[in-house]
Amino acid sequence: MYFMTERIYEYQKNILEKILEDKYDLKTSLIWSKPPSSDLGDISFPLFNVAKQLSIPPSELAIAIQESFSEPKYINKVEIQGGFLNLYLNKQSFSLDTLLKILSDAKYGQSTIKSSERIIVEHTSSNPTGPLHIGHFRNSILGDVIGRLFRFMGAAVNFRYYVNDLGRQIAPLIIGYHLLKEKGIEPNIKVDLWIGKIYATMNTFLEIQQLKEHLNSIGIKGTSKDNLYSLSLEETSKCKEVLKDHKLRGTEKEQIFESIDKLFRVQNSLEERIPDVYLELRKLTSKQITDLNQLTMEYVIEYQKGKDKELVSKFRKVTQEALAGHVETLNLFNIFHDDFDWESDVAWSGEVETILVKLEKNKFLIHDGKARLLDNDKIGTNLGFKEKYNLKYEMPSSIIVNSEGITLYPCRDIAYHLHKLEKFNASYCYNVVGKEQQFPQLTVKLALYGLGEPDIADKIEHFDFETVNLVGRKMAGREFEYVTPDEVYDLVKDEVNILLEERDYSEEEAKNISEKVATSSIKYFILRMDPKKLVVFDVKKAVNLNENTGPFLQYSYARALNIIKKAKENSLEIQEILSNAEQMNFDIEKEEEWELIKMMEELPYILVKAAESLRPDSVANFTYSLVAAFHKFYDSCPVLKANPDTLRDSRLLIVYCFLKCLESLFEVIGIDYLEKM
RNA sequence: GGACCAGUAGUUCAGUGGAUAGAAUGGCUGCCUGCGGAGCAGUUGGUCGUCGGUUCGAAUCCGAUCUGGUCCGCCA
Repeated sequence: MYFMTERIYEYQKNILEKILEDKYDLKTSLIWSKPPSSDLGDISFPLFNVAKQLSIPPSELAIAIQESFSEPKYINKVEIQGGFLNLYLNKQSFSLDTLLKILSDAKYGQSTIKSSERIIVEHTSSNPTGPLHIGHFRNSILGDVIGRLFRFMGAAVNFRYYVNDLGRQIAPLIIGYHLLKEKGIEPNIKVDLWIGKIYATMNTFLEIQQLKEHLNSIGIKGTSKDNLYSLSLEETSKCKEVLKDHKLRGTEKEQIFESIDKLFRVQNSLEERIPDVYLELRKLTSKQITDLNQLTMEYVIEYQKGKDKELVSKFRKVTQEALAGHVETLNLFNIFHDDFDWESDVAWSGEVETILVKLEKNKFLIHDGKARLLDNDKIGTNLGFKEKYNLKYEMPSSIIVNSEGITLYPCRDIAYHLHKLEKFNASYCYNVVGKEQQFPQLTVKLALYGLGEPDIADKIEHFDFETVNLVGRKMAGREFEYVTPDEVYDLVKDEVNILLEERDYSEEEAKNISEKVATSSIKYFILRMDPKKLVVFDVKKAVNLNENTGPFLQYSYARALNIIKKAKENSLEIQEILSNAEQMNFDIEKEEEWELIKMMEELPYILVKAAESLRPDSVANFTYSLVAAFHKFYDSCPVLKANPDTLRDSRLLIVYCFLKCLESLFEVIGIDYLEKM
């Protein structure tokens, strides 16, 4: 069999190259392509380039090659069209070999090309300040499928989640959470959603306080102290009135106007949408917390030190709960992490201080008062980083310690990455993180260079992707404004259940179907888009079950499987038919049949290409094309009613192989197959 | 001001140097409920943001430009 070792396309290419060498003494590398339609053959070689090298007209060269070409087993016909040499495959042997290969593989398309690699995929790593929303979820899906893809290529894959429990944004949440807890108010919804409400509320209080203090500091005293955490209408209009005549610079003044309006709007919106949490917390906070801003700072600093046991357990409890909510959502969608790394653990390890000392010693820190900046351009230029990564511009430096001497999150990130690969003895590490973090991600690598660890840095890659917006608006955790996978899941499930009512399924079956359809629907909707393109999430479209959707793929599987089932009901011995495969005749006449087989042959190479180019979406799109080819086959090539029996058997084999293809693809894109729908 | 990304049928998206740029959906026209459904066939629709360049050949590579998004010293 030719492609036990190499693909027929490559094989033919080598033959042609040999001819060129023998005949013209020319060593060259040809490229092959697929002709636009089957009428023009199955493999095509443009000869323009070679013709030019030899100074022979392309058509003349094609004729010369055609004369020397003989390959009766796999090629039926060789034709010349302009400067193209077109080969027509022998359908009989190509089909048979392809199908036998699919049959004999445990998992068709599985490979060992990455079997020497140990790969970390860090993904999701969402702030524990609320539930996962569809935007985070794009991250989860992409990370998960990249990992699955590498695993299918033979790599050992380790999925990690970095828990960002140290940010300043956490503190107000902790404060609010415990205010409610002391009052005996417990979550009445999924806990991460509950946390999301508290976070949005407390953060708004904090921002209002900061705004008021800022206004005070520039001499605008139109705000009252007794309602430090809320804005009244009179208050805002009075402030804006005074501000108009204030001698601030235009842009600064505009910014203040904007933030007054925004906070006023957010406050009212929260009050209206989540009155339970919002009103209760406003009461509690204004009564018990005299200075939220101050308390937030104290909490952050203390937690970073990690010495105050009581405070540590307060922080850990809340973040743990939020994280549990994330994990619950992820697991619902069949996404699992192997390890969780806590940012606070990194901070407490003392590694950050060591790193700062070392960077200082290596003279890569810029001083600005107490603040420290990483001299990215100096590192990039002096240590060959810019050259290696082909960066030609001057790189701005990045702040890693603020003017109060407090280390910022990039410090922890650098420390984390210094030892991250060791945790799994990894040969490579993908960080699946939104594209807005390109610069910080670059900073980490530069810092590792600056620390004399370029080998580690070179093994880290930022897999970035675009954001997900909602129709007409962005998602905003701080405003409790988002769509969660959980709620879309419920919507799709309801939709499916309505459809299933008309059918005769047991409760258990119906549950299984609606759950698997719901997850595939959402996952596929996001996965199939190019990661670099902005997704506008439209719930109505994600709920759609036809067209290019996850459920449509599942439906195709069930449809194909049904043929096999029916065959068994007609007392056909499938195993026996399959074991006779080698004797089968594939004198294919139907175009639809041929296209399907050719596409199945392509599957392993699609996967390799997807892994190499880091395009998980291409696997999804290929799956859809394959399924579309199957439906065309289904419509034009009767299987069970095919006559004679030998034709029926060969088509049964095709259907069986198609199922195996889908099983492999589903494993990679992480959707479940269903036996019936 | 600098950097990165995107711009393709009315719409949602494929297509990372090859032939007449594909699919789905929408619109229009037929057929039909025949292994499993609102299915099938046909038809309509694009100066691939714009302008240059490289090439036998460009949606694809290079340069400029427009539009949108994101980032660029104290959030993560």
